[in-house]
Amino acid sequence: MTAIKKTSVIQENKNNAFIACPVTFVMERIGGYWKPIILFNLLTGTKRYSALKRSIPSITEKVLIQHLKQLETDGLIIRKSKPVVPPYVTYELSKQGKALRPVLHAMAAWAVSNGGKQSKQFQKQMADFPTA
Amino acid sequence: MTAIKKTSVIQENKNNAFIACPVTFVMERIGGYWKPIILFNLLTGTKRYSALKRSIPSITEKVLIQHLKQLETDGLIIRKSKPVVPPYVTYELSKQGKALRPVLHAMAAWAVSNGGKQSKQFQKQMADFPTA
DNA sequence: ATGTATACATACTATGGGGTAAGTACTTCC
DNA sequence: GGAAGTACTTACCCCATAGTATGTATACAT
Repeated sequence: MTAIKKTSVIQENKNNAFIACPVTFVMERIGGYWKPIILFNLLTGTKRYSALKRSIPSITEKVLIQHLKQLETDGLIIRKSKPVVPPYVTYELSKQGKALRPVLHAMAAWAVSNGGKQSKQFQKQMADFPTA
Repeated sequence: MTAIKKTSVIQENKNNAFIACPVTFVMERIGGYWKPIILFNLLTGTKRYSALKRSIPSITEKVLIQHLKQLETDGLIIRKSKPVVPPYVTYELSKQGKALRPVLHAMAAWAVSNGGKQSKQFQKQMADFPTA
């Protein structure tokens, strides 16, 4: 019987921080490079899987699905599928997901003010920030 | 004459837009498991290196230093050292770092509302959230 | 002389997030 | 009848981040 590693210090630390720190709690849910981008795209409303994929060309399908599943199990988005022949699946923000808007907005605002050379670029993006 | 644009400029621009995503920009700076915690600890004011270490017992020195350096080069914190014999080094938030307060606060607020079982715990933490 | 405190540095290892590539099932379009 | 679209799945690999362990310089206290 080979001993299986049950304790990973990384996981332990994650857990501790996660329990104690609300910011870490949020990071766990929206952290990584893709999740904020996905959420950002869903702020504008319900979208089909294929539409999301087209909106974010450089993400791979595997990673997109992966994050969508994660976001779904975290209760941030809602998946709806119609049992039709060319599959028809849509994703939309849940109530909790929608509640992230001010968080994302605060981050974007900070980027505009503190983005250095990129500030102007960010400002343009902000113009498209869905406010409702 | 070389062919100039075969690919849709719109798509290209979209792509660039995502590369230049303001939220991603912020994530780059405050992402990871430790950075938000470090920043959180510095929100209460200037601290010595050793004080930080004691505040975050489970972080290793290597990782703490690593992030402090990164935060410093990103202009979020300021390092000050006195050339005395037992070294005396303090870290404090820069102006940009302080500007992160609303971001961290928005995240914490979301955690309180959407933390499920942990909401109460987070609420306690929020009581300690430095508001000034 | 030995230990302690401070603020790091460095070499090595391991975990996991994300990327690459290819496959699947089903149907409509040309 | 072969290509194309749709929403995935699966197997494999890479590398950045984080953890372990140990070393360094200095001065004071015991």
